[in-house]
This record gives sequence, C-alpha cells and structure tokens, in this order.
Amino acid sequence: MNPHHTHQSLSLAIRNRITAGEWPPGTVMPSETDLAQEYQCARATMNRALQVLADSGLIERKRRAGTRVMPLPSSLAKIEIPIIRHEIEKRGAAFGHSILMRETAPAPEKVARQLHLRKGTRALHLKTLYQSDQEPFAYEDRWVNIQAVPAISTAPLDEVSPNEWLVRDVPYSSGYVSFSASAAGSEEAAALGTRPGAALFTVSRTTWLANRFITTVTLSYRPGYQLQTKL
Amino acid sequence: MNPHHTHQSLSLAIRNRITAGEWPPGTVMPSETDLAQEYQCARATMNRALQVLADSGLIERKRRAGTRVMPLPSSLAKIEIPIIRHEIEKRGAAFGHSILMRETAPAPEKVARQLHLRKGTRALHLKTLYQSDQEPFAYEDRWVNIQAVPAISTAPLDEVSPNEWLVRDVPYSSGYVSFSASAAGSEEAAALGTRPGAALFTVSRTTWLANRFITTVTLSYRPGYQLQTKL
DNA sequence: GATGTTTAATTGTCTATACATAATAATTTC
DNA sequence: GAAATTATTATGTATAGACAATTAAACATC
Repeated sequence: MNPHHTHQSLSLAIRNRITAGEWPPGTVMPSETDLAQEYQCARATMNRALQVLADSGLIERKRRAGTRVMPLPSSLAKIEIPIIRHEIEKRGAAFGHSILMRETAPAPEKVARQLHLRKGTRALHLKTLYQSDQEPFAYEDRWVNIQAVPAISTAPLDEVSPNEWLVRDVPYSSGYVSFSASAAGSEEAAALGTRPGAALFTVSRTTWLANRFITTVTLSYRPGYQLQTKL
Repeated sequence: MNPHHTHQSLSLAIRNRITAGEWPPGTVMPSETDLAQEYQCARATMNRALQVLADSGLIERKRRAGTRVMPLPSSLAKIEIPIIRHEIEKRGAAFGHSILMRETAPAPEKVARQLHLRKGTRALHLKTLYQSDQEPFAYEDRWVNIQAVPAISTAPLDEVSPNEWLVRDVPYSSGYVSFSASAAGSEEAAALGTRPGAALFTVSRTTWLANRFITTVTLSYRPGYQLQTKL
C-alpha cells in the first residue's frame, strides 16, 4: 500500500496520544503544521483529522490561539427519536392508533407562544393514543398550525397517524426537543391505563420549517418506557 | 467579497433544494461533479458540502451508486449529557455536592450483570447529592468496579465529585445511556426534598473502556428538570 | 440461464498551493 | 502608561490535480 496517512488513522493516533495523557486537558497541542510535519502528511490532511476530533468535542481549535485539549469532555450522545410505529413493529408487536380528539380551537397561550401565533388564533388540536398489541403505548397531545399545513384539515388521520402524516408531508424540519418526567394527569392516566400521578417519560417537540411553525407535540409514554442509546 | 462558495453555503443550498422537494426521498441526486459544475465550485468543495449533509443523515452516499436522499428522516437529536457542575454554574448558581454514602459492598445481581462482574464481587457503592445554590438538584446512585479503577479508593471525593473524578481520570470511555421516568423512592424523595412517588427524570449510564467495565450510575433529577436540545 | 469478468461511473481522499480570517503579540502613538 | 495600530501566526477553507476504492452495469463464458 502507499505510505499515505488517512485522516482517520491520524485522528485515531492523535486521540490516543491525548488519552494517554501526552497533552493533558487544558494544554495547547502542537500546531497543525508541526503535526503534519511530524507525521509527514499534508497540512490539509492533518487539518481534517483534527477537525474530526474538534467535532467530537475532544479538542477546541481557535485561529492564532492554536489547538487546545478540552478540560472536561462532555459526553455527547446521539439519540434517534424513533417513529413510534417503527419502534413498536421492531419489537414484533402490532401497531395501532386511535384519534381520541380532533377539533379546531383557539390555541391556549402557551401553545400560541410556541407556534408563534397570535393569542386566540385557531389551530388544530389532536389527541392520539398509540397502541402496541392493543395495549396503550403512548399518548400524544398535539397542536398543528393550520396556516402552515392547511392540507392536514382533510388528511385521513384514521389511516395514517398524525405523526407519520406530518413527517411524510412536511419533512426535514428543524425543531426543539425536550425530555422530562411528568406525573400523569387524569386524562393521560385513563388513556394509558395507569393511575393519575404515575411517572411518565415525556418528550416535547416543536418543529418548524423556514420561519413557519408547524406543530408542537407532547408525547407521554407508558410507565416503564426507556429511551436507550450508545455513546 | 469573492465569488467563492463556502461549503457551508453550498450545504445549505442543497439542503433547501431537498426540503423544497426537488429530489424526493429515495431518489438519487445529481453527482458531485455535476453539482460542482452547476455551482461553479471545485469538486472537493461540493464533496465537503455533501459530506456534511450525509453526516446529518439527510442523504446517503455510495461510491458508484451516487448520492441518494434518505427515505424517512428519523429525527436524530444530538444530546449533550452535561456535566452537572457545568449545568448548574451555567445558570449562575453555586454548585455543591455531598457524599451521602460511601461503602464497599458485594454488588447486587443487577449491578454485577451490568459491570460484567461475578455475582457477589465487592464494588464501591456511592450515593451523592448534587446541589444548586444549596437546593438539591440531582441524586446519584453509583457503583464503581474497583478492579478497573483502584485509584478511586483513595480519591478525595469530598473535593471533586465522583462524576468529575471519573471523567477526569478515566476519560473518553464509551457506554450505554438510557433515559426514563421513575417514581421517587423514599430515599431519593428525602434527598431531593420531594414526596415519594414524585415523577423524576432519570438517566442511567454504564461506561467501559476497552473491555474494562468502569461504572454504572443512575441519576435522578429534581422534579421539573428538562433535558433540552435542538434538532 | 447462471456465473464470472471487465468496464466505467462515482465517491473517497491525499497533495500542494493560495489566500482569508481571527486573535495574540509587538509596536507605535498620544 | 493607556490606547490604538500593525505584525505575526495558527487555523479555515477553496482550488486543481491525481489516484484509490467501490460497485452497478455491461459483457463474456460456461
């Protein structure tokens, strides 16, 4: 093979030297140019290798100031927020959903703020229960900005869940997500077949597409649900 | 300014064309070479721009097969699991921690399984309370594999929290994380100043470093805590 | 028709060079 | 001495060219 270094191998090599303690956290490492010299590679290649490490949060790079090993590496986890149907079907269970409520109503203040609507503007309010083998799996409370997605008014939400309809129709939007624990209200408790006050894992999302706020949703999972990932 | 395109602007431009539906999910986009031609930039630049989109999961690239728009973009959220001290100090509060318990004991079965220890092997068991401005913030229940990290036996955990000590001493390990909601037990409730049964946001982690299982930890945050991120 | 081989298209990535940009350090000015 | 200016240095990134690696498709062989 040729004597070239790949940016991957360089990345790994540098990473190892960092973890071995050669440059303790907080210290400045040698410059790109020096490292490239040392490994006999082009500066661009070393640049790429170091950028990978910078992306992963291991080092911080600043023009003129040099490359610095980060003091405490915060763990970065990639979480894939699964489509509920996929999650259920992956476990071999039958997916089902039922629309518990579907109405157009003035958005309450909190929702209006999240969707950047004027207070009192009407929006579509949906409550949906997702089932795994007939058992309740998650309870969804969703508001949709009708102005941004007029087509949803006529969507066949009995066949395709609101979640999937929106993902299919308005893809690649960006948004905020927050994870928390909340006590089940009487409505969620009844839907999920648990007692009010039970600890529910809750995911709230607000998504938009280029200035247009689409939807805000709160998903409460049945008790015991865990969201897992590797890091 | 100069007429150059940056890979960032190109990335954005392509992303916009995708979200606008020019290339629907599943279809192959024009080749790097063609796009570079179209935008009058070097192929390397377009390559970098497309790599960014590939990293974010929007497109998939294969040699010879070309670049394909991914069918259903499962929402991928990057979550930074914050170091508790940083999280508290970022909000301008004073960080504190106190070790509620520190003992060496035989690992219960569940812990032994997670740390790949033989049942009954002794391990370090720590219970720690993290405080924000004297108020309880999070409760940590941690087991540490002494064989993997013997130095922890003599670590000054009153000064540096177990969390930080481990991160500093055994950095860059990999691990599993799971998020869930759980009802406060009497111990957590007392420590966090809430009532038993309250809904707590809980993060469990097991980390290892090259075959050696280091530690498994369950963190319960005070009621109302939210883990937020953008996607 | 099934299987193996060659071809060609496409992305992956390194090199060398050039210039842009940012931030520190040194210098000048007042 | 403080403030403003200039110089220096490290990283950011674009470019053109070259070759490697992968694999779909076309072709050849049995």
